[in-house]
Amino acid sequence: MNLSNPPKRVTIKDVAQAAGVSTQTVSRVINKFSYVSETTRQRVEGVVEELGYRPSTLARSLIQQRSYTLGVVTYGLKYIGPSRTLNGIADQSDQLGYMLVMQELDNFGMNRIEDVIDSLLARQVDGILWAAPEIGDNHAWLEERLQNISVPVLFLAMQPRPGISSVATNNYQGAVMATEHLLANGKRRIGHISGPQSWWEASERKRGWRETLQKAGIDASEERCAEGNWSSSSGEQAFLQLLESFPYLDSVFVANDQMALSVLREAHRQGISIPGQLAVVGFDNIPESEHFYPSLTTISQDLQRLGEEAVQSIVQMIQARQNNQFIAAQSRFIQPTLVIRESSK
Amino acid sequence: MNLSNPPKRVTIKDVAQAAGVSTQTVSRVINKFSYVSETTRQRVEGVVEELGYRPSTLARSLIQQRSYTLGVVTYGLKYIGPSRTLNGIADQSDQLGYMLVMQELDNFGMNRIEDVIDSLLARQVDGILWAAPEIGDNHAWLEERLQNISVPVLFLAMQPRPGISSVATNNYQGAVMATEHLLANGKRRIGHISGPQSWWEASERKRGWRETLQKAGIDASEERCAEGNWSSSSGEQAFLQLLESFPYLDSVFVANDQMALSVLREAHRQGISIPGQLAVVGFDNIPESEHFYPSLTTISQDLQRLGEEAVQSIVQMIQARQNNQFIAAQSRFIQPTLVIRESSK
DNA sequence: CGATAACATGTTATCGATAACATAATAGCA
DNA sequence: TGCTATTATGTTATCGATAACATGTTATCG
Repeated sequence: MNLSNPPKRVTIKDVAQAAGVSTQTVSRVINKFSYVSETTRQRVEGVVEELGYRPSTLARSLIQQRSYTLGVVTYGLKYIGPSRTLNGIADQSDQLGYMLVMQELDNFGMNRIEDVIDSLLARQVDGILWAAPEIGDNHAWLEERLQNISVPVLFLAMQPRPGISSVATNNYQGAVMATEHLLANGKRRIGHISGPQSWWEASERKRGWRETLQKAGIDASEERCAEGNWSSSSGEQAFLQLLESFPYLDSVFVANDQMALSVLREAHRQGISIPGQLAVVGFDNIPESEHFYPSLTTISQDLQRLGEEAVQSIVQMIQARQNNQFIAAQSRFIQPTLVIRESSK
Repeated sequence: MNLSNPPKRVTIKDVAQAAGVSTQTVSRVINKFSYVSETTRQRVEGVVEELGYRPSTLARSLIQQRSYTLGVVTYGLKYIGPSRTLNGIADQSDQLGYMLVMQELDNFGMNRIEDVIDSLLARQVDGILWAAPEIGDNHAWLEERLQNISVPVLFLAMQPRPGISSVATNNYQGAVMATEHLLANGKRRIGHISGPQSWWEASERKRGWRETLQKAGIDASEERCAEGNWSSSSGEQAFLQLLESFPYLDSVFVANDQMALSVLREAHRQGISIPGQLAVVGFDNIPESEHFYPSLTTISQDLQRLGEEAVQSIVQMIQARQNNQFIAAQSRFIQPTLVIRESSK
């Protein structure tokens, strides 16, 4: 129970005064350049220690026009995917000496997007990581808005576009791997439970499934596919629907592990043996999928790494701009991997 | 491919000049107090619009000694729990007009903690939310450090301590509910798979199990308990161990859903029927638990709400301090609820 | 030994905004 | 009509730091 008034902030002036030097000299000591005599240095360092002085990042950012802060825009933190990405972002930015200012989108109203960007810019962030998924045309704004944003912006999990920097998992490639794996195991009647097609990632996964089957000369028509909304519940719905429209399927590629979980459960309930009668492959490799019953074959996307690479890229962009260099925008893809478990053996 | 130099920041001076008024008048217009004639207001607003001016939060924070920013310290973002809490924090702070500066801890070295706090304070955050779990004595620092932090600090998921504000789920109560539910279903040989006992939350859950059994005159000795580390894999280990040390168990209370998932799976593999031979109750109510096979009875803790309440509390604390009022520190508990599903029927 | 470079420190301007104070014009009222 | 209150706007100081410039002191070297 502490009734004493809160401690006052110690400023560079306090230190200067206590050490009997100018603020500039204190600044020199804490920034380690330039000439300061050994005795002065020690005296100042002593005072800094004693008073517990920490320079105000705020003031520093203001004069230097540089904040060592990244703005991060996320969406859907309550799901595991975005959080893992954020985790990678947090780790890496910490390592490179940047702090994070976070903004979570709740929906995709256009003015909300303006506000979010403006409030990040008002805080002098050095760069912006846009880690909200591409849904419908919710990235349309960037065409007109992007060029008058004064700091670099990098997009995560966005469809590559010329002139815009992005990092994304190669969803298409992952889906191809999943489908080819089923083909390799002799499956021919391969269904798909997709994510919402308005999501870029979902449509890429579906495209991977469809084109791989077409290339193999196998039917990949719409009856062989059902759409969920990523949630486990929707996965159950979609699976039931798929069983009706395509009763003879021998395997199914499910667009994420949560929905795949429901497929496993529902199959079990209906007495469909897995993988005997039905092979299942998921996507994401959530930690639990290894412990489903049976354990789930899935496509592993390393979202942690996605976040890390995003930070590395944007820091490069920031440094380039600092030095007045020009870096061409680039879109990077991260390759997912296939993790084979019991559900497809 | 945009080679033009990045747009320069528009400042209040630019606006003032373009509108032919002083910066103070511009400030008055954008802050809506005080007297400004209608014509001037419109002219200034026009220029603001035209130049796309946004005031620098940084400069404003500096002069006002107030940033409308909260510092958030998290740990374990790659897990779903912390992310859901963060989600609640983000939502609510957005609603109350605060931004978030995030710091993720990777471990618990003491100097790291100092650094984290200092860097938040250097950014003039108005308050700090400490959302990292209490493990071992990793909160020991707060005794000595807390009183010379110049802003309010609120702890999430920490054991209540006098004089310190916190918000936490009542883990003990949740465990009691879980155990009583099993008792009510006629179970008497009730085992427990706990989380790491160095975690406060884990030890509370275990205590709830133990004391409830003791009150009912039932043995709750150590052989009837095994410890995991929250992960699904560790749950499997712990379950196997428990089956050895306490072969006749008829039910088990598992300290989180991830580990409970492994119990379901392993039981299935061994031909133990659930809930017939073994009733299972988890903790957390992760979204997937409804779709486990069988669906999992569990204790639901609303982490989203936890985050929201934390923000509300700290904002109150901030406002109180602003007005030089004194609010006694308080520890709040959020009650969890029991969700009954197939695994315990 | 004097000129120049290296070292050491201080002074003033600045970042972008608001606070505090000052001033001028108009309005209302006794 | 003159005085005070209200309205409208400008000027200067300030937040906490660094940049840019200035100046004095001590080495170094031909």
